Amino acid sequence: MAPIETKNLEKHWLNYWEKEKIYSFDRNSKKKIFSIDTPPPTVSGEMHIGHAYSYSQQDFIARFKRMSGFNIFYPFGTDDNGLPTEKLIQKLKGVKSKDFSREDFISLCLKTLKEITPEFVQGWKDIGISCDYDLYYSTIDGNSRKISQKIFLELYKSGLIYKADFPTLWDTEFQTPVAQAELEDKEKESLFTTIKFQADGKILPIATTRPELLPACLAIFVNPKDKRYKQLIGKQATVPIFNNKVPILADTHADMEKGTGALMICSYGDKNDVEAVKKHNLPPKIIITKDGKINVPGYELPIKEARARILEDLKNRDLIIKQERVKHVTNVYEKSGKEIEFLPVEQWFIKILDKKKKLIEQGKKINWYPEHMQKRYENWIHGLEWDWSISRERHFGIPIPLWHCKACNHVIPAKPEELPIDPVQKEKFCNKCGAKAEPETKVLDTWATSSLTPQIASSLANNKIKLPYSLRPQAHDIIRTWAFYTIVRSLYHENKIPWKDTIISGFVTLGGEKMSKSKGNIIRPKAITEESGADSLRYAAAASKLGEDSDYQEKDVITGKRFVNKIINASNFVFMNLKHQKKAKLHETDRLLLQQLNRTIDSATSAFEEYNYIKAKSEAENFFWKTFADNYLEIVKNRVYNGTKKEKESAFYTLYNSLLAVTKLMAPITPFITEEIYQQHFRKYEKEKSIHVSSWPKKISLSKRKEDDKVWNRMIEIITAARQAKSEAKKSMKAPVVLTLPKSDHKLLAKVLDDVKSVITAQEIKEGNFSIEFV
RNA sequence: GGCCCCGUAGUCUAGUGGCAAAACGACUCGUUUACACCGAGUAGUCAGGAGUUCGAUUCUCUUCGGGGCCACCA
Repeated sequence: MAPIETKNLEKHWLNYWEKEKIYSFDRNSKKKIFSIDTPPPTVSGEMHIGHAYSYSQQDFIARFKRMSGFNIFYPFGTDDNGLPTEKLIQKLKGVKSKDFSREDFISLCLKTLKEITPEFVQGWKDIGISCDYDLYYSTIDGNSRKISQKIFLELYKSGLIYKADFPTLWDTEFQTPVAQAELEDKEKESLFTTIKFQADGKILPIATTRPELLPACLAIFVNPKDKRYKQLIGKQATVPIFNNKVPILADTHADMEKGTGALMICSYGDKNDVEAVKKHNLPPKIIITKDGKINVPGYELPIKEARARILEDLKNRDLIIKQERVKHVTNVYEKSGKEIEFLPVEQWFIKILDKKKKLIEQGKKINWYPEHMQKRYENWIHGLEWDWSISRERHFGIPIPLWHCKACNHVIPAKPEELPIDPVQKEKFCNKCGAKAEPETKVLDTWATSSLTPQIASSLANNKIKLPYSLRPQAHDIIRTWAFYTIVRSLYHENKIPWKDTIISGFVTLGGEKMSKSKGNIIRPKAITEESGADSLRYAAAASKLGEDSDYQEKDVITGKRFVNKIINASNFVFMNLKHQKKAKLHETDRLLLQQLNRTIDSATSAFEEYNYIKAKSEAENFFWKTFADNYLEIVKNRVYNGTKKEKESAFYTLYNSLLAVTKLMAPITPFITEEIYQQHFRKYEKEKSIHVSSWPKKISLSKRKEDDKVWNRMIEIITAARQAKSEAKKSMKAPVVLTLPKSDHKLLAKVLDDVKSVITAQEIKEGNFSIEFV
């Protein structure tokens, strides 16, 4: 038969599933619930191959659990709240958010999202992700806003959220505070300049990569053990150009090996400066503006230009001792790529630093797949140095729902019934002093909402889904954000872990490299599905391991395509001759085949239970391809064509049940072709309207004998030997032979010898030393 | 600097304290009553060293190589 056309077939079943609501969560069912905290992808133009793989992988599990009798709660959300969306809209519409009022920009965002989201989500449907798309949320929709604000207020009341005004991680491009989790390392080349300070009438050399911060210099640190500078401790140094005096302090933080051993403290060059200022109680001088400029007279320029000018001035005044190019690593904001600054701004935090131990304990209660991902979670917590910054100075996001009374310094939270609310849109008066209150203008960071996906999703089903969810699937790069934050919120709000299990997926790379638009090495899932079908794509995804980045292998897709073709052909053969048999007295070979099937069902099932879809797939496929197609079908052909009524009945029964089982075992991986086969051939005998809501295969009850495996294996061994002999003799597989078997084999194989004889086209089977001779 | 993962055929991956496996590729054949998007067969592999063990690809240590997370980053 010609290769099958997957495109229309897949489209057909997609429509059928949607129309018949095959994947609907049943609110009234008494079945056990398996709940999945689906990752909401960030809305962008098109689904990425990494998405295609990781969502396929979680879908294998969802489908397996559905067939295993669970009521699947598998919602679908999109994350379209916050900076990434703001950036996307700016790009799509060619506008700048800061040119809009908050209200206007939000409505532009919402309008644009409405246009682009359906097509974006279609990508998930097209590869057969079996979410209940009626359980849909967006992290910016009214319901999400309400929940996010409500929980914010609850936390605020319980004292776990606080507002503080201190130096924080600041991105000058987006002009907003950012969280520790949003930082990335970037190696860059800088000029490392040694500058002449004056102290005690002598030159005090100080090396820096940030000379533009000279006007913000507050102190000089030297190591108390450093003999070079010991006598300077307690004295003052003069800052070049600006000629102000700053104290020289002893601090072990000054590393004698680095630079000149003397270190200037400025407000603020990096995190150490922040700590130093706090520790020594130095009065900060803030010279960096929110948009990344220096505000010192004569140097009112963007940071880099100010640096150049100050270096020029230093050079002109002969204040530079030496300059060298150095490579060093700096923190940049992951979304802008710009270096992070530290600016004192008012912002909101969720307390986490004092809960590290508890958070680690929570992590231990969750089953991580693979296990070692838990270490990454712990590692992150160990390294935390800041509370979780949740406020952003942006337009598009969920507003922080409160007002400040400047007159009496009182905070007025929104009332629960007012939510969701934008405080900017509503006038409030202080309930203490009666003065007009100022609305809080900051918005919540997107993670502050997406960390509530369990609560948001549950609200779509009348809050029927309780923590912990059964499963959280996600990628490893967001352990420190999404996983971590969700665990934080679940602990604070419900004193629970958010999920029992979490499966962590890896990335898909190409030639060992991360795919990116800038490199132009993107593989589009759509291109694969159009060429080879969604089943093939999913099949390839089933070959890549949890937790590990794996290279995109076209051969896996091709193998998937081959499988699809093979199973449809095998089904065609089986049903070409088959008369349905409810029961049959089993021929010995058939009984043995079904034993092998039972074993496969066992191992595939337990592999799926452990989220090992790779093994489940290969067990099912091995049985199908090797045992069933290559051997059993060949063995049984003779009986199907020429057998007695009883022999045929046994064969039909076995063919039907083993093919049905294999089709079901593969249904989670390749849902389209298995549905096609089910509907085309099995549906008239089976009651369920889709294979995907049919029951997971159970072992067929059979009589067992001790020697079963031995008989089956010996049988295959003989068949293989015969094939080998024919191949080596360059003869046709149908070449007649005479088989000679020792007496022990005659005894062992007595009941299956007729099948052996026909499959190897033996004219007769003699007794004696093992041999295969050509006639 | 701390922690973690990985190293198996030409390629990409399974796997186990006791015969090293599949797929793709290569090579040699075959085939028309499921399938040339096919079938059969052949060749080819545990990074190096040490230890534990009757026995190590598997466990331990170590070297080398690849990757990741975190910290540092004057």
